[in-house]
Amino acid sequence: MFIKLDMASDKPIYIQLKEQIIEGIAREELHPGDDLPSVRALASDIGINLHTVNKVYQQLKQEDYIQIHRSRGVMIHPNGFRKADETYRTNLKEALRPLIAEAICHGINEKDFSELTLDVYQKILGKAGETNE
Amino acid sequence: MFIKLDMASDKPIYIQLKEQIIEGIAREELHPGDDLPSVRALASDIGINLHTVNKVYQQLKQEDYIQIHRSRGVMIHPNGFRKADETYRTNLKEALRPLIAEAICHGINEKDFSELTLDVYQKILGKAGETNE
Amino acid sequence: MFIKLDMASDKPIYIQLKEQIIEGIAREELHPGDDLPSVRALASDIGINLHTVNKVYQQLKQEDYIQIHRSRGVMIHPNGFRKADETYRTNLKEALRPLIAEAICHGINEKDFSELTLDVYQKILGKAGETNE
Amino acid sequence: MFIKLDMASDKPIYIQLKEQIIEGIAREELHPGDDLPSVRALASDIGINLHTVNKVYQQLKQEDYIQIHRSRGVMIHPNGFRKADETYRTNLKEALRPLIAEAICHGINEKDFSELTLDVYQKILGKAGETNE
DNA sequence: GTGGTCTAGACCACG
DNA sequence: GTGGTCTAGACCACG
Repeated sequence: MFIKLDMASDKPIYIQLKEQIIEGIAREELHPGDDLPSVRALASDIGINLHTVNKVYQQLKQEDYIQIHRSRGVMIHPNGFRKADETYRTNLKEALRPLIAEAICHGINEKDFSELTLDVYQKILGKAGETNE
Repeated sequence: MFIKLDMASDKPIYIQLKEQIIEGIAREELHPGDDLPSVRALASDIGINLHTVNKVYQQLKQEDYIQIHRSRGVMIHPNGFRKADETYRTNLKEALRPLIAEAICHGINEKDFSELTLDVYQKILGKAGETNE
Repeated sequence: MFIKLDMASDKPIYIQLKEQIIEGIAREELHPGDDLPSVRALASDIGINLHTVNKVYQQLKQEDYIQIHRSRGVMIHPNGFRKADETYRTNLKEALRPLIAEAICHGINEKDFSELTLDVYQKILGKAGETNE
Repeated sequence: MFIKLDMASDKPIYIQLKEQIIEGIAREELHPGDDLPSVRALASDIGINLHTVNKVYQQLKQEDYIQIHRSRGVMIHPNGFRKADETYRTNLKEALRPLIAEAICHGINEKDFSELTLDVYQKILGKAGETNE
């Protein structure tokens, strides 16, 4: 799994890192039970500060993506992930809302939008390393 | 059209305001050619800083949602809006990507996701003021 | 409201600070809607690092004790606090469990223990500044 | 008596182990004079580090829960346990204080709290192995 | 002025 | 060796 950070992006580094780990899980490059590098190792690997990595790990732990074991390091949560509940769906819809409002203004209807989301599903789930831009 | 800002949100106020104006356009409460309140009037109306409103208007102008005339004030762009081009679609897909990766981890497949987006389309386009929570 | 930290304690500073703010709320020295000092002001006041205060504020925000307003600072959550639900009670019981097991070994029965908790309720809720050790 | 450790918990393993032994004594699964496994045997049994078990035993000895004989091994202190003195009660109240402050904020009054503690007493003292989840 | 992000470096508890 | 805590200091976005 390769982490690519854009240091010039408006998007904070820790958000980029967090998103890439979650996408790594989604595309099944990271499996439940897999070890993740230690805070220090990952920080040194990708050339950022250990506290930035730690922040990401803390948030991923909070959201049940990973477990942090005292002195044994970090692993992808072995039990898989919480299935989406109604709260999750509501939050997701709120996150989609501004994207969809904007899309409507630019002439993208439901069908167009669904096709776009299909493209993204393909890109994420397609055979890793090929569709992986 | 009512602006509701959550001052305690992590989302910056100027983003909230911008999104609500764009949603107002999407749901056709604001039509091409309609006047918008002046920077001062809107800032005073909703009790926020002049600079915040100004920032929003400048960005909306930049993205061709509105026109700003020195003396005649602000109006929704009379010619309608730029249709989505390939760049637009690519950016939208990049914005959807982390949402979809997360959704996949929570067991939401393409079909589920499309249904969620349909819900949002309904909520935005449905009879305004009624389905509008 | 006075913050007293024991720098020599095993208990981390941020935990001590967090507990004292929560106790300040419990004893109604801090009311819903009250302003709290800014991260920097409080840090400087009590002579600790701003990041330590920030960590406390982030956790208190997470647990709905406070709201953090961008550039307007921090306030006690204006809507009061989440009532205890079943999850809360279960967690509280798990926290009490080792204390009670130990108490049993030292000959403290249910009645004794209830009296102890009453004392603590008194100490916290009693007229502030008097029972306030 | 079964030891269940949660390696992913924030609570250090040695604390978990210590608490469970004390609870074992409280629920009278372990009686004064009973043998405990050797450091090596217990560590190997539950798959943790020797030093961790050793640390627990040293602390339990310090607090008069157990006796450690060089050759005859480890046993629950044959004379029963120190009755709670005033110092003990004061420490216990200090430990309860943050739990109670938090409970107050969540609308749990003295009576509610006492009921919760009764539940915990029941769970610990109730017929062992049955109410023991 | 305020919180948010990021870095650098240190010491400690845990195992 | 690992994460947890704490400090010091910097720059930036927001309003």
